[in-house]
Amino acid sequence: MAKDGEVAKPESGGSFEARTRPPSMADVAAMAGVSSQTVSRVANHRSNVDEATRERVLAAMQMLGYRPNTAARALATGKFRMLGVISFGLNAYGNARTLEAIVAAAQDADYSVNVVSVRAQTESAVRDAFDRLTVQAVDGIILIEAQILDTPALRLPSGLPVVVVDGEESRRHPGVDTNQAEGARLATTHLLELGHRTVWHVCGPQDSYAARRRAESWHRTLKAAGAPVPPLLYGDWSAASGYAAGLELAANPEVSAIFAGNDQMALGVVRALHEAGRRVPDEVSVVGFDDLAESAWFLPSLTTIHQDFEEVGRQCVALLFDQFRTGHATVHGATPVAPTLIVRDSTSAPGAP
Amino acid sequence: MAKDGEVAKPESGGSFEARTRPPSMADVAAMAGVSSQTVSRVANHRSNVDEATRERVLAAMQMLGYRPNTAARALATGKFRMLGVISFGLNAYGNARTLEAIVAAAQDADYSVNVVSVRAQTESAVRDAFDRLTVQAVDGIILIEAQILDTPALRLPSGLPVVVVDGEESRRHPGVDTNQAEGARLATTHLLELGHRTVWHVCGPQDSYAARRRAESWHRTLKAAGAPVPPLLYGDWSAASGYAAGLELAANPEVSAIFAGNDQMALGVVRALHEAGRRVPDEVSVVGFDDLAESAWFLPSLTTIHQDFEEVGRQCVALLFDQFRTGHATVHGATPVAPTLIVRDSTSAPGAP
DNA sequence: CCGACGAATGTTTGCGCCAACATCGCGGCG
DNA sequence: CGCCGCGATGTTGGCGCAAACATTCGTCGG
Repeated sequence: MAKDGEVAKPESGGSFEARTRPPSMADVAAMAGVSSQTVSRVANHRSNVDEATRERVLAAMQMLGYRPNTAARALATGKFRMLGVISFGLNAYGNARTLEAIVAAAQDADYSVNVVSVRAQTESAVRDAFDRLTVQAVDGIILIEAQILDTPALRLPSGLPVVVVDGEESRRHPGVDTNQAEGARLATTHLLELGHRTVWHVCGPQDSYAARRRAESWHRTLKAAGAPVPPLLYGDWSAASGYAAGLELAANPEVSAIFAGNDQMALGVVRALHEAGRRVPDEVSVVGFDDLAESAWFLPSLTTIHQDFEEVGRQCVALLFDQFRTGHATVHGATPVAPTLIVRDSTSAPGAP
Repeated sequence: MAKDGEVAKPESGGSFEARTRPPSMADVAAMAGVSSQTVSRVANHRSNVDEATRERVLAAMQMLGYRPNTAARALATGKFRMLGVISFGLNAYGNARTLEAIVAAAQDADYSVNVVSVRAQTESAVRDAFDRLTVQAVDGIILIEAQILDTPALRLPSGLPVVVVDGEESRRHPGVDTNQAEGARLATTHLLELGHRTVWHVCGPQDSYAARRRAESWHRTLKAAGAPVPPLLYGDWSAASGYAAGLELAANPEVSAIFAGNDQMALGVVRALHEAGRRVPDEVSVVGFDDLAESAWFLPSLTTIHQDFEEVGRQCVALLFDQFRTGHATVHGATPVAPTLIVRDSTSAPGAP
């Protein structure tokens, strides 16, 4: 009983079958009365199509709601119009900002962005990420904050164009990065010029390229100014680690100026100083790095080094496109992006009121 | 001169030609001495392949460095193993966290994530974003923080599965969201229970679904407790707008407890109170919403509502996968994710020391 | 007035993969 | 003892598109 009647719908069911599959070029071609190749030409904005024909095809596309099939196009051309981004934690403020800029720049050029996030900065994790972006699914790869590339052995699969942000300025790949040295110099000089005898530094994690660069430049700047170089303190970028370092520094009456490796650590430092009863900036001045959106509203508002993440993202994409065009890396080493000093309320001359 | 000698390499040059194109299934098949279909079965982890054969094929893959071509696979199957995420600003803390969780969950299921960022929350911008994710390039779409979906007219192209985060709990699409009402209730109740006569609210932008929900719940909670309902103040999520609202509130001596729509605005409020000489929490208590990584280190550390963005991201992906499996949306309305109250130093009983 | 040229358009082919079906060989069961 | 069924493997075809080549037709110069 249950099986009689209209059990099986006729599979050549006529007008309904179009619903199943999205329209293809062939459908558009049929409706416009042209060959599918002409549809292809219209879809790709080729010039050699008669204006009248083009409009007919466009009308047909519109009517059918035609969208080109990316996979088929990629298969035929070997290009994907897709960028891969490998990032170590999207939460980190700078990474998120950079990613957003990359996405924006890619979109402007009609590229999509495939994001892969890597938890551990081990070589195998990075290699996995590359595998994920399966050699053939993206046209190029941007690596954000990849300290691990230092390891001599990381052999990146195949000849895919790669750009490295905020990583070791590898001899192997073009890179883009905020000019860390310049930022650290600006911060240190600012404090020295206010009249502080020297500047203490709370550095980021030891395996961080950016942290190393900042610390080196801080060191050089002090030397150049003839200021004593106090011992380095290490944090891990977190406010908690800044707080820990801050407690140490607060206990030392000689400390009057601190350059923290980033704004979060600066926040922790300020808090520790506050709890120890040392007023900022009257007794101790603090400078951060990054210029978080919130830093202007901290108590006191934070003097810091502003990074232009938008520019970094744009440069990344531009560098990648260069490689697409020329077929190889034309630039090696890092393209620097200039940071700027933002003076707010957390710094002042020593011994102020 | 320059052109003689080995000008043209023999195009049937034997062992070198493999360099040109990445190896395909056919190459692997030839090396392993099987048909390409068997290679396909191995690549897709089918069970019906003899163990010895499988190993031979795997060895050949390894040797040739074979990687399946995503585009070809997608073309043949109609599936892309790719999720599209449309986000309105990746910088917003919650969005970045949610995105990261989505990426992680997708990766665990061997899906990639294609991110599109939308600047303006206009209907056409959203439609553009959908177009970008070209109906056929992703298997499903996650929309983060999409207030604009309220507009009755937004017709999303085609039958792609969609999940909405932090948007109007549309009747059209499944959604996931922090339980905003519960969060606001927790915040408001916390302040009332400390003994405050009532609670003032600095609300997010009017077109924000989350802001509305929080404000409604704050209102209900006050009513239910028999507390007077003071006028609402509006901000735009930024610390600057919180500061502006804070200046107003600071001028009103009746204000003793403030619930800010997010942590950034809370930061601005605290700053304004500080500048006006009203101490937090002694004279005025402040609660935020979000629990930024930094909030624990503000001065004073901020009492706030913690959101579980990881869970939101996971749920999104799960809901999307459900739709893949069943072929249609099984759940409608928003799946709520529970927030929690984090009590820190910015709140206390009124009239404390 | 004719042939060459070039713009517009059509036809063929294959990108790499997988679904569907075809084939083969082997063991179990009536 | 013969047939069936099933697991392992091979063969065919086509997904939707664009590159390369083929065709048509109008135009221009000698």
